[in-house]
Amino acid sequence: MIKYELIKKDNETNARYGKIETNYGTYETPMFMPVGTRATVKSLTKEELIDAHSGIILANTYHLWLRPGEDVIARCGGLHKFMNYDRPILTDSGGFQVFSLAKNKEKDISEEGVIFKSHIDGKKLLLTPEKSIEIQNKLDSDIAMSFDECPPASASYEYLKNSVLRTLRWALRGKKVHNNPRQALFGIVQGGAYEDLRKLSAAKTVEMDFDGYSIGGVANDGESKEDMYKAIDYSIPYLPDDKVRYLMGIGEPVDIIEAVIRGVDIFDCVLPTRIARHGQAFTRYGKINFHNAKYKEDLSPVEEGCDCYTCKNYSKAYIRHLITTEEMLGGRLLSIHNIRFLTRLTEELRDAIKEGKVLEYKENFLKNYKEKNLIDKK
RNA sequence: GCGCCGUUGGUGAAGUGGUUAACACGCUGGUUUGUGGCACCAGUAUGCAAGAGUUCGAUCCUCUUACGACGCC
Repeated sequence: MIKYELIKKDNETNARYGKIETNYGTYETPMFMPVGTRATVKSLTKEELIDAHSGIILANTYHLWLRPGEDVIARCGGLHKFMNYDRPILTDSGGFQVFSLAKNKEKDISEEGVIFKSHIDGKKLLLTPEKSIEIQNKLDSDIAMSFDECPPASASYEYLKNSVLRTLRWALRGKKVHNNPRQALFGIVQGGAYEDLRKLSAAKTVEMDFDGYSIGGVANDGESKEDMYKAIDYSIPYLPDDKVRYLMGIGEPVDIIEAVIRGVDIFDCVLPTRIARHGQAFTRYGKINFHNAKYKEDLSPVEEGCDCYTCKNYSKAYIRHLITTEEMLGGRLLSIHNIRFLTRLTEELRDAIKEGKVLEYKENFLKNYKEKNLIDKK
């Protein structure tokens, strides 16, 4: 069960402040959702997640289907009980994995579904829209995602059009077999950076009446920021005000701000945890890299003024030591900080919307935040 | 003391009488957007123990010295 309530819409932009009621409490939006692919936000405990202000987290149908299997999780009492997380969980459908895992592998997309090889044992597997929903029903997540096709950014207009139509047919098939009354089901808008395809995809998906809507296909290989913003702008006008809007796979602080301004409510992204494991941290002055020699004896926290566990207890010098020696604690501490950074960003955005100062917030943020490739990527 | 072998970057090392001295690690930067769990990309010895010689040309050949390993008395 998911119920979205729009509380305040910004006057100057499409930004909105709202609340979503779930099986595990009510949460404010905009919100960032950490990714926990294999029923774990890599290296973090439940207490650490909650301490970093995480609400909904993600888990992945594809990975949990292969290991330990949805039946195992069902017999262990469902995903929440299994992983001891008593807050909402959203499961991704596996659609993205077909795109991302099969990049260099055999895959066979047909109307029925997708045949591809398991990354664990090479076994040929068939994932269909029905199968994906069936697995998600058993996992007992709070939000299930429709099984969509997620084509690469380089795909042609013709391909994208056919892909949008197929994703619509798949969404309907998934909706028909969905039978977990506690679980919400979201539809996904595709269509690349084409206005007519996004419109078609969004309007037809909304006709099917899902519990929420997401914008997909924006975190693909080679996707430019310009195209990402276009994809959002072309989709949002067709989404209803009374349903939550989820931008899949985004991520970078600036993109979250831009997307909130365009009317998006919730986000997920692997970035905070992945870059943490690779030694990098978000700060309000931009990303910093703990491999850099200049932090060798820097006793200041990762980010001055941050209220996270890492910043309250450890110095840059110590974390750099952990990162360069590949000690596990380094990635853990930076994951905590990076998740808190993004949850704090969305908290500040909520306040800005409530005060009618979103554009002012963005301007101030950009003044401080130096993203080296911001210009290149545009 | 004699004999024999060796001395290449921060480290382990490959290598050749002739344009940019392989590779790995380390180091220094960078990348990462619905996570195939610790990945990827780039840079990093104007120099091959020191000196002298042979040669059009030497890290590679010769000699001397220094240092080190091994063997023998």
